[in-house]
Amino acid sequence: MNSSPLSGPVMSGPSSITDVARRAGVSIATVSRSLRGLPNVSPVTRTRVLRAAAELDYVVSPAASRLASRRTGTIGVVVPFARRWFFSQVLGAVAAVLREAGMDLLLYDLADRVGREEFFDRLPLRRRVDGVLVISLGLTSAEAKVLRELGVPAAIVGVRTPWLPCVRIDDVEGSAKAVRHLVNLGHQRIGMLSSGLEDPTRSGTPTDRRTGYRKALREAGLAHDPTLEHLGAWGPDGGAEAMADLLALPDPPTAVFAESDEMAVGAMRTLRRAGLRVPDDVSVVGFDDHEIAGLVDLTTVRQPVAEQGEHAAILLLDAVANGPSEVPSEIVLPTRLIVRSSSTPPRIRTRWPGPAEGLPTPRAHER
Amino acid sequence: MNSSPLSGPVMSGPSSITDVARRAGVSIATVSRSLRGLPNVSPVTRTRVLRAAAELDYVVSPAASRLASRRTGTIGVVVPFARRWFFSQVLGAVAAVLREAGMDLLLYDLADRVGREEFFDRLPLRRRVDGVLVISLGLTSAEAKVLRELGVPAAIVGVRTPWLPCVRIDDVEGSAKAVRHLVNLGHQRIGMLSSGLEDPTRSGTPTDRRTGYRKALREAGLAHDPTLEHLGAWGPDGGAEAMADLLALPDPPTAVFAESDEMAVGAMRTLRRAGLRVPDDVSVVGFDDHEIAGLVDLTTVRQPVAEQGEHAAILLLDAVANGPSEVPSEIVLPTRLIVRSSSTPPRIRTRWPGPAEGLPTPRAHER
DNA sequence: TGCGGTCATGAAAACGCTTGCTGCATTCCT
DNA sequence: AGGAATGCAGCAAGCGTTTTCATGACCGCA
Repeated sequence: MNSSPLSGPVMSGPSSITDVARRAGVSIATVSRSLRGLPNVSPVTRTRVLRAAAELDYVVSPAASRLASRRTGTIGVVVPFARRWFFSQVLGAVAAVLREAGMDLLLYDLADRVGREEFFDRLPLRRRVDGVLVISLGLTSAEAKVLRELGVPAAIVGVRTPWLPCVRIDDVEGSAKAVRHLVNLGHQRIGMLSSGLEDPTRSGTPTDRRTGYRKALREAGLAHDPTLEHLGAWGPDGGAEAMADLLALPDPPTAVFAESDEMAVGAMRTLRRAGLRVPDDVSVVGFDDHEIAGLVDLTTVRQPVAEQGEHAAILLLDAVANGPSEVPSEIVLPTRLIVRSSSTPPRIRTRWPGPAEGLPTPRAHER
Repeated sequence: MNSSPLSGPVMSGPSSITDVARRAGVSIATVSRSLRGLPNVSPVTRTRVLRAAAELDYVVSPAASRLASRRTGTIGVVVPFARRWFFSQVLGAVAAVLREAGMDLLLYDLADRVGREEFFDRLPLRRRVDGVLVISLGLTSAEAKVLRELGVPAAIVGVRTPWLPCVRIDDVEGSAKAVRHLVNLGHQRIGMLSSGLEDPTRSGTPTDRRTGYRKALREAGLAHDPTLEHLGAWGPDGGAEAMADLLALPDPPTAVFAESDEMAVGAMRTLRRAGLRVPDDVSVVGFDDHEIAGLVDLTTVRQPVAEQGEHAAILLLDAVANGPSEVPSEIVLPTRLIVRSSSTPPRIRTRWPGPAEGLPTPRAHER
């Protein structure tokens, strides 16, 4: 139906502001003002316009509107890896705030090194957003500079960055909380599973969390034994490997603090496969309160994830609306220790069980 | 610097196509054609234009381009809940394909009932996308109709929907695989943890997976005992509750199949707290191969998650480029049983351990 | 040499809004 | 009552592209 151009002017695509103007008997300028709630329109005119628009099922053309107004009504959200738990949580929260504000959300998932390079190289955001929200991406200063040159307000979640308003947590203090908890339980040998700098997407965080670990040990008057600090790749597998390393020590720790819940869970798997029990043989504490933590009863440090996204989005929207504030704001949200059943006082150890079958060969041996 | 309007015409905002045209000594029409790789431009002219554009650091104005071309270069992606694992995985995959294709990704996270209603009510996608990708959203026919009226191609991941090209898995067959696995291990009493229809975002799936469960039982010549089929809310807590119900039966199952890994993990928690061991006392099999499955050594049915997103995106891009195909395509991707250590042959049961402390009160008692 | 054809280019008309400016009526003061 | 505000609308100039159509230049061929 209506496939022939001969069928007349009936189906002529979506109606434009001109149609509304004609129908309401006013100029298009007045329609524009009415629709956007600007002043200087009499109530009666406005209602007439609104009705006409509704009757025609009119929707403004974003393209035309943007071209004319030089505003995009869009926020670019840059995530290092949309598939990971943390980022998807933040993204969800950001999406909610932006929707509320009537802003479009243009998503950029860097995902891999090439994506990242291409992003900062070509700056695909240019001319298409009013603001940029960066989620937990450790930016090199060059990258930060490029971002600034975009010429629109920006904000960042999770990592302190020069020039950028930032919403984050205190990783040092959070880690210290976790370690203090273990100390208070009576542990003396506390290991740490940490993810070096291998993950460029969280830079800063690993270091901070390690710092918190050392700080808490120091405060407790415990010696910092470097052999108890083990690096692994990011994620469960890294945690599993690092844990295996620790187990291979002559005098393994009675408790470990993992940089992230993911690593903690990996560590728990190693322990399980080694025939060791959590927390009876080894206490484990994680960080983040990833959804998985509750499922495996992991003691952890909760950080407000969605809230960070919300705050950042609000911050950014404000900057977009009112211009960036002179001094970039910084919001630090609180963390909280969540005690579950993966941590308990150390057992008086009578005999350390020998390596059980299934225990991964410690990497140390491979070198 | 350059803050005064008196400082001359130097910093005059981003350069426009006119600037490029002037610099290259051609008309803007030629610039447009050159930049977009259209034919009918001599190689020498094209390079000249390209160089001028590069020198001026020129980027086309999407707004102007869209207005003139009546194309948006944008795909709207609708997810019911960006924060959940499955959706974030698909989203990541879709993002990658769209980026590759140079399409913008406009994200709509429905997240809650109000978001959903508002979405289908106001259709915020109107006039701003060239295509819509719906991720695992069970659409009412009214909603599907609304979508069609958007007038742009659409595709959907995960749930068969009239009129929409669809990429999905065979849930019935997948579930049957899981149950057959348990049957082959020798289990006779196999429970199922299922999430009724409480989650409007996955409609279809729960039913299909239950169907597969029954089908496999029937094929194996096992009686279908309705008391072994228990409903719970979506997610780990639902699984935990449903599992508690099953444990309260006079003759509990020796194995359970959970509709999703999330429910399976919840069930495992219930078992653990009840002092029962997986798989020694009860075998558990999940569905999805959620990242958590590997971490808790859960046997499950893997579905290709990212691949579904990729295929759907490609499908959609094709429809956008070449017009929708007459008969909406349907791609069904294969599932695969992943055997881990949560399933094992049933033990010759000498004595069923009584309810241990920590076992949640079965809901049946509460009613 | 002349003629239909192909090719590269330019002129100009959209595309559908926003917004500064202008022009009237009204209303408000003194 | 006269002039100054004030409120409401319309005019028209953009906003920066894409795309149709027209115009020559050039080519091969008879």
